[in-house]
Amino acid sequence: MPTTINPIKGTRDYYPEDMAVRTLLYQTAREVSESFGYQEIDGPFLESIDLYAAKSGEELVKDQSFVFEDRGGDLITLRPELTPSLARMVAQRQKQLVYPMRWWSWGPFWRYERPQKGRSREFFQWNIDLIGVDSPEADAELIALAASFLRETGLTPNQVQVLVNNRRLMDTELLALDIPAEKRLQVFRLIDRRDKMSPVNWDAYAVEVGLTSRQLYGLKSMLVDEGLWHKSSELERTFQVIEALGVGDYVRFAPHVIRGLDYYTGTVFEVWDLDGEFRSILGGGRYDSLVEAVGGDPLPAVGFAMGGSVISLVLKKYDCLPADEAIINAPVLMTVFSQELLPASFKLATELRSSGFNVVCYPIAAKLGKQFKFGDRMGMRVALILGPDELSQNHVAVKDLLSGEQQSMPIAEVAEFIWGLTGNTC
RNA sequence: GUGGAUGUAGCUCAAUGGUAGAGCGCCUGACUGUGGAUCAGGUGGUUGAGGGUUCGACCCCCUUCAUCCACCCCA
Repeated sequence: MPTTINPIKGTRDYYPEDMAVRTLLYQTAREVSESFGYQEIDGPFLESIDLYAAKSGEELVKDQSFVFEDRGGDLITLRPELTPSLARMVAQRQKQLVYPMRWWSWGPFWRYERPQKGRSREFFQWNIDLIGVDSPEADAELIALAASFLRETGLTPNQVQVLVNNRRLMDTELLALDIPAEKRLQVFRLIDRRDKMSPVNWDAYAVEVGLTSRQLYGLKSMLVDEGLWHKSSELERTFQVIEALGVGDYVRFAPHVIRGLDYYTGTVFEVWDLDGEFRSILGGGRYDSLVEAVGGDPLPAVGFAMGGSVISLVLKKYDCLPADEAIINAPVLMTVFSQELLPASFKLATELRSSGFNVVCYPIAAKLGKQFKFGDRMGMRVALILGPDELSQNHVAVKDLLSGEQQSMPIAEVAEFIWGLTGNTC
């Protein structure tokens, strides 16, 4: 094999079967987003590094971005996330946009990290945000969007769940344990790591953070209290609306979900595979200060992001992806009987395309067996044969590649016949 | 950035330091107007790359590259 240039670390090639998955995710995200009236947007893939400076001290920019100098000497980065671009788009037209505003986006992002399961350096992400309204019902809408997406892909409530918590509720509860406000973010971080550490190490970490044994005990009881959300009127309203939106079976309260990012201000949520085999599928929450932080007027917002990698793994695990055989989008194979009859085959293929079929023409007059094998391996549904016998009667032979049954019929009837076959399977 | 594994045929994997193999796939034929099944035959490799030790290296040592996993962080 001649020397090949490997793909850049952390990137991947999308072969047809991979592309089919990516397209499926995009189309599902689109359907779900649009069903709630969200509009599609996008920002540039290249941004100035300054755009991300507003979120000061961000590891995301410092260590995890692809940064390079352009020919004019400016520092350019491949966007590591959408939110700053989105915040800028809002700030630029803040006075003329219509609120509440519902935007969604799907596109590539880049982060310079060590690749591993469910994480690469180039990845696709669904972003969706409801901007300009601060209500528990808005939070519920985003949670319902996430749940609707899961349902749309075929995942069940036994396989995946949206886990919901609220940072203001946690603030109140921490204060009740006499945990001072300045320790809040540290304790949030402690909570975030609950499932990632052994109980012993976690206890040690808690002591390190400065919790007393009484506080630690209180925190532990808090984290297993599934009824804690009744203390939050916000969450009570949110959960009530989630029921009304018909996705209650996909959603539950989870006091240990807190999110790593500091900018969340209220309700937060994540989607998890219930086996815990993968990292989180999706994450989001309310962030009421972010637009202001990038130079706009204060504007409340709630949203989430879902990367394409983990959800693909989850869908594969639960057999929610189309079979390889179903990937070909041309169900009809037009075979070529002989060099002399090739034009007749191509002509019939053209007529069928005009009728709305996707038709593959075999490009040479190979042995019919070889042509059928090709159609079979490509997952095609029917093969058409135009030989001397058929042509003499103005017929065409139609072979069902699944059953193997074949029949000859007038050319004028073939379109309707194929509709009958493919219509049932698509 | 830290730590741990793994690189052998197109794919999944074998092979005490002593002639690199199997299954699947692929090609051809049995089948001159017909795929999947079966059978027969065939194609298959600079053992990731480079160096070292050895009479002899897929195997041991060093370097390097790649991939995977965990940490970190997050989608």
